[in-house]
Amino acid sequence: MNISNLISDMIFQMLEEKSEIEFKRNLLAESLGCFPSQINYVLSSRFTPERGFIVESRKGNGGCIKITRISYNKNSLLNDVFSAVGDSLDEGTAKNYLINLIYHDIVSEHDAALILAAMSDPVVSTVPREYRDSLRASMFKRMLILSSQ
Amino acid sequence: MNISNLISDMIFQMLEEKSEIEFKRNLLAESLGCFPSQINYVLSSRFTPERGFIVESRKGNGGCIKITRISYNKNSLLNDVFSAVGDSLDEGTAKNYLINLIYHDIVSEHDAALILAAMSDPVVSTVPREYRDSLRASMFKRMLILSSQ
DNA sequence: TAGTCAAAGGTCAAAAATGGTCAAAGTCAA
DNA sequence: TTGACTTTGACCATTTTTGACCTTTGACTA
Repeated sequence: MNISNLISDMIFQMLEEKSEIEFKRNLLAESLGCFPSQINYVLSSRFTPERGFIVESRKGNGGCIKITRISYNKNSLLNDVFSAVGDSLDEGTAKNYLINLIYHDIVSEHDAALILAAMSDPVVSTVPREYRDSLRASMFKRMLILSSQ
Repeated sequence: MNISNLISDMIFQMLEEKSEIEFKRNLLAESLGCFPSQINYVLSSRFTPERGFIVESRKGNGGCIKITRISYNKNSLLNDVFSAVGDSLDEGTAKNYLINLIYHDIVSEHDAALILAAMSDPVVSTVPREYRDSLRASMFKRMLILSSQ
């Protein structure tokens, strides 16, 4: 068993009791005997939006890491969409996903409009072409997970 | 919980009753067991115009600090925010505007969460630094139009 | 009236307390 | 042997806390 699995087990265990936990990165690292940055590795490899987690953090004195587990139980459509999106998404495809999600009552029309606005051309054109589709993908997933609640 | 949050909680509490309060910096600091200058830190980091506060003070004998919560009507606040945002926006400032917009019932908490999600670091980090703030600005304005309807 | 002084509040930079990033090196299974 | 995953560690960014030093104002005194 590698350390990363230990770390993620530890975090999963904390999340069994509450769907939202907060901890100090350095303390957790110390209690598990690993480097602090390994916590980040575990978070980015296992506590992703695709798997139903939101990770937020605050730096500075009083800083901490907060993980929220999303209830992911609507149906498998959301999962399918997440895995289909991957790391790249164009506006047309996003629109199609959203139509489908609205149809299945997983996303409201209002939220879908907001998501589309964020991904719309005038916005995304702010950055050079090569970044646009990956930007859309990460925006889409991050927003979708919130609005599917 | 750090001391700065205690201080701002204390001030918010005072502001619940009246939209304009006055206090002595040194007395407040003493009653909370902090350095007087930490009050200034809290004021400048949390009671900003973006969040809808005006802070004034008088030095010298009989001096004090006065905080006023600005009351806006919907259109003037939206206008102010739009023109203030301009072409560049960082995450902290965006958060401040949203806090004020929520307070004035112009944006729902749900929508604010969506907007913040779209502007959050994991998303915006997809593109190189130099594009991030302009991207945030255009996303913010575009989404705000929709959610303030 | 002018000058002095104590009583406010202000500024700013250094230090402390967090967390983040990224690339090099290591491991391991196919 | 190669490619994916993990571990390390140097260096970075953000937020808060401290504290020395500065400015303003009103009251009192000469």
